[in-house]
Amino acid sequence: MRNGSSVTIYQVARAAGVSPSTVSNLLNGRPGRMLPATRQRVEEAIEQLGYRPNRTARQLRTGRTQAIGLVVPSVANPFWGTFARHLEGAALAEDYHVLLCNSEREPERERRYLEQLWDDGIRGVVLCSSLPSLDHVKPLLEAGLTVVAFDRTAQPGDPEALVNISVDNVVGAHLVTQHLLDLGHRRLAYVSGSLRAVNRQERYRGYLSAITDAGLDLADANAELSTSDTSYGDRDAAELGRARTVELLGSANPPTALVAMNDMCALGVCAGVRDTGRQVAEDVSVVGFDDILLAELCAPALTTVRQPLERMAAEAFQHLRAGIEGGAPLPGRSLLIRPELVVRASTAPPR
Amino acid sequence: MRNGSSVTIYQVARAAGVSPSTVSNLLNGRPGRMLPATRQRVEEAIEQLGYRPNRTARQLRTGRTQAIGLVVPSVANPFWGTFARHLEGAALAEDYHVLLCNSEREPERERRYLEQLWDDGIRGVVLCSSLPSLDHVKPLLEAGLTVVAFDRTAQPGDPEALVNISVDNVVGAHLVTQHLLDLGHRRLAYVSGSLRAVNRQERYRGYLSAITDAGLDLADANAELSTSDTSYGDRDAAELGRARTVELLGSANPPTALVAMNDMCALGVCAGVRDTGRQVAEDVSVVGFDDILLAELCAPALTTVRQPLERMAAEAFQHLRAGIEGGAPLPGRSLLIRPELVVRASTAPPR
DNA sequence: GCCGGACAGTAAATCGATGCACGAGTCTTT
DNA sequence: AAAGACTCGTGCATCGATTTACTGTCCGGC
Repeated sequence: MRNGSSVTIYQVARAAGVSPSTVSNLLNGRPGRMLPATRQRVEEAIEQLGYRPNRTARQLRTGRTQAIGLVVPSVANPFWGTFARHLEGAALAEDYHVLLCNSEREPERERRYLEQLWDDGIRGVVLCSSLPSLDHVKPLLEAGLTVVAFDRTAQPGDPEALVNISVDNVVGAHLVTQHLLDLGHRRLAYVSGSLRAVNRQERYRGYLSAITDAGLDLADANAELSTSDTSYGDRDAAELGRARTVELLGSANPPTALVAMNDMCALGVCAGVRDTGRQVAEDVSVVGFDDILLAELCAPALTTVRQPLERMAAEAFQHLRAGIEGGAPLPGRSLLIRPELVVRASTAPPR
Repeated sequence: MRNGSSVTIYQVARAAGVSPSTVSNLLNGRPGRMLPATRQRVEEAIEQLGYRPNRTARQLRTGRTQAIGLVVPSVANPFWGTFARHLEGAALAEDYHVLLCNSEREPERERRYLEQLWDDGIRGVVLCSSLPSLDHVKPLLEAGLTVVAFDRTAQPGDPEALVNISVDNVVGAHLVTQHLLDLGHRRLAYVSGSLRAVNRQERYRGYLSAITDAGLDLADANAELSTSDTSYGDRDAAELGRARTVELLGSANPPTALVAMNDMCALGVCAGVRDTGRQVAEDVSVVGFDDILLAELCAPALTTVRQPLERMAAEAFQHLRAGIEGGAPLPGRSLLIRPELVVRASTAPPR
């Protein structure tokens, strides 16, 4: 009795006076193969003995698991934490489990995780990878893994079977930059970690396009990019924002508005602004991206771009399920969500 | 070939010219049962074929899984997100997976999760439950589940086999309240959600004891408790703090210092302070608990009590592993970590 | 020369569920 | 009346790994 209670299908069968096959048939949506009376006897036996199927055995036999993998940079980042929560909620509703994997933005770790998940029988994964290339998942995709790439738009050269779900980063960054321009700002800067990540690059593109679309010259607008090439993790996004901001504001002709690659970074930027003795909004406008929970709690509340995480998580899960239960992965497709500008108190007209 | 590559132990055996048993013996740390030459042949075959053990089959046979469960109120809360990340890190180092479960503070959901985990073959769980009673895990404990109750000190009447890991909430709250008293504050208030959760109660006790230990009368110190009995989730902790604070500061003789049950709540309290046109620190001191990442980023940076999450997560995992691999659960025990006061900018002497 | 034991390795049962292939009985059809 | 078709099932191989019980073989000791 290593396994605790462990009522098996055989015991149910004996109790109901049928064969294990019949119990299995009932359990697997083939109740038509028996008389209603038999069916009831089996159901009673199941009830009585408190039978619960052994998922491991089932998985070994069928090759299917009721679990999906979630690979995120780090769930310590509230953005990913919130996403994880929503994904898990969607999964729970269909009796699926979620295996949590923090890649810490290390490619090698990410690869290792995916393989491990595959070995564990997982056939569907939400991959939140910032890597510019997803070639390393190709073998798994070919073997039959369903992968939803989240927060990463489809790239030329991506594996075919990939499903992409992402907010439109270009539009989002455009929106928020436009907002700053509308307020009258002309000297802007963009604060970002390494631009090797696809979504970061898109956001930067949106930022630039808003400036040029407004008929401004990039040089005139004094649009700067303050980045760092070392591979910053999430926990350091804020520190990065803080350090860069102090630098930027110390320069000769400092920007009056700062666009951060995401909210965590923006919080750091705000801290940096204060470090130099200035006030956010009054002296320097700051905007973020994501609309994490804290964006509206910090002082001043952050103007940012909202990602509808719950909807996106539900969508991601449904894709996975379709891929897993359909047996074959879905044909690759791309879902681009239109983000929403959320104006709060961290932006104001320049002095 | 449903299963992709799927090299089995049999194929390895054939390639090496031995029986499957021998391969298994090698794989399970019994290399002494064969000649070094044989051993090498098997190892070469494994290498050559790229064999990787099927964890599902292994689990079915042995009853053991290389996975643990993590039940938290909500990983959207940065505190739990950070804990999850550290736990996952500790697990990864030993090749364990982490199954993520958000209870959303719903007892029924928590119970359902635990059963599901058990059915899935999980034999070790970190349970972050705020429920005053853990009676519902008793059957699982008896069946052989190893449970580490995290952020919850041992309670009289708890199941025997429980391992508790928690920060000393009483001491922590005492420390931070003491700090306020040292600064000269005499009119304090405590802001908390429902006190039914064990740790919240302890923190409140620590708060009260600091006041009486200082030789003050509770009435003199004007120590108030502002709580709400509706079951607030994490995402609302901040809103609760905000709403209560506005109320408290609107009263006749408002407190000069506010102690929040945790950092999320404290962030809300800070927002509430500003809502009433006051300044945090200058007009009203605010303290939190946990020292989440954002505590030092928000403005002003939050004075709080640090929980050494990484160390605690590592400890929790080691207990689970011992419980799982030892076959039998460990005898119940309790680990109480001494927290550390972190003084930042949200506290100052009263006006 | 025979027994006991260490050594090197294997056969086969087992974990629990699944589902194909088959079968016995009953009803239709021509 | 024989052949087909349908109903209500069941037998058994199978998923991949583990592990117990066992078989030869060789060696040393008395």
